[in-house]
Amino acid sequence: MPSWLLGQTAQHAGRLVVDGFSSVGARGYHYRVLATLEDFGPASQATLGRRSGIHLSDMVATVNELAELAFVERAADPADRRRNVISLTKAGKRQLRRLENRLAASQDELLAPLSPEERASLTGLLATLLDHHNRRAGIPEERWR
Amino acid sequence: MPSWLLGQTAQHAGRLVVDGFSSVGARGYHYRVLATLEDFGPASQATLGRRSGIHLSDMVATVNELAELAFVERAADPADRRRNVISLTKAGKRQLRRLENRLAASQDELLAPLSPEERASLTGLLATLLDHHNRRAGIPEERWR
DNA sequence: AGCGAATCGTTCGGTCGACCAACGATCATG
DNA sequence: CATGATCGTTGGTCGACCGAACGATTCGCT
Repeated sequence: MPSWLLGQTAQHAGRLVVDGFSSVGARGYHYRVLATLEDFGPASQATLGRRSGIHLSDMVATVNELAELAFVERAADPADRRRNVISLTKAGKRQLRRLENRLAASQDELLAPLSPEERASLTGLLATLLDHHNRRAGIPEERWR
Repeated sequence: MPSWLLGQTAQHAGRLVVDGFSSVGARGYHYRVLATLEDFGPASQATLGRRSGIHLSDMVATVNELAELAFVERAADPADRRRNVISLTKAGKRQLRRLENRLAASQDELLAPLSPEERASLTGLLATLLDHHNRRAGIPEERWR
């Protein structure tokens, strides 16, 4: 029963990752937003949400928290007064490095019992699944703004 | 980044499974308790919790709900008056069958893009991971009661 | 130019899974 | 018998996810 396996494994993985993040005072949404910002550059909150898969309403709180910590900057978009342009600060980049380190550590712990070939195989299979389900869920290849 | 992949894939999987369950008016804990009951037989709530990985306090509500629906029976244990002995009813077994069907359907949808060999490979890798982390998290080996 | 539709940010609320603290009742062991 | 453990229960926290509603703004079409 792969669903059970996937679920249980994901629970372990999630616990590892969450613990790693919380040891730096962050949570999952923080990493996802910071990483998305670095990968795609500054963007509006709605666009950020689409790219990272975070609900618009949750994005508000997340950006509030990150801005409070000065990891992110919220500026009015002169070209569209509905929009806030969110951008990564120096401190935000440093935090992102910290979170990536934690993530790598969690990763090593999670995949400890697997050989390099097995790790590659697992990654490939998961990527196939993810690609398929992202595609059918309509992720529009985001390059907007 | 396997953690990201695992997490995202698990999210898709979780959505599929949860949607499947909720279409029969159930949630994850219901399936886990019913399945554990069938696999191990009647048991106290605490034992059920250990076997299914559900917190004792959450078990209360879950058993309440299942008993309300007559999927499960709560009887006082004559040998230990602290305990409730929970057992599966006929209707509970039928519900379990329904949930298993939904689960199988979710499974098919999840693994659609994978060949049979790939499915086996994925299952094996996940089982390895799960086994390892279960082991290191303390194996109860539950056969009590 | 103007009007209706769509988008953006925001607030509120709700579900679900996981977990913790406390408490009375009961049992087990010294 | 006293002390400590276990069981069921209540009530609360937290994070991730989702939906409804609303004012402000912009877009698209005629």
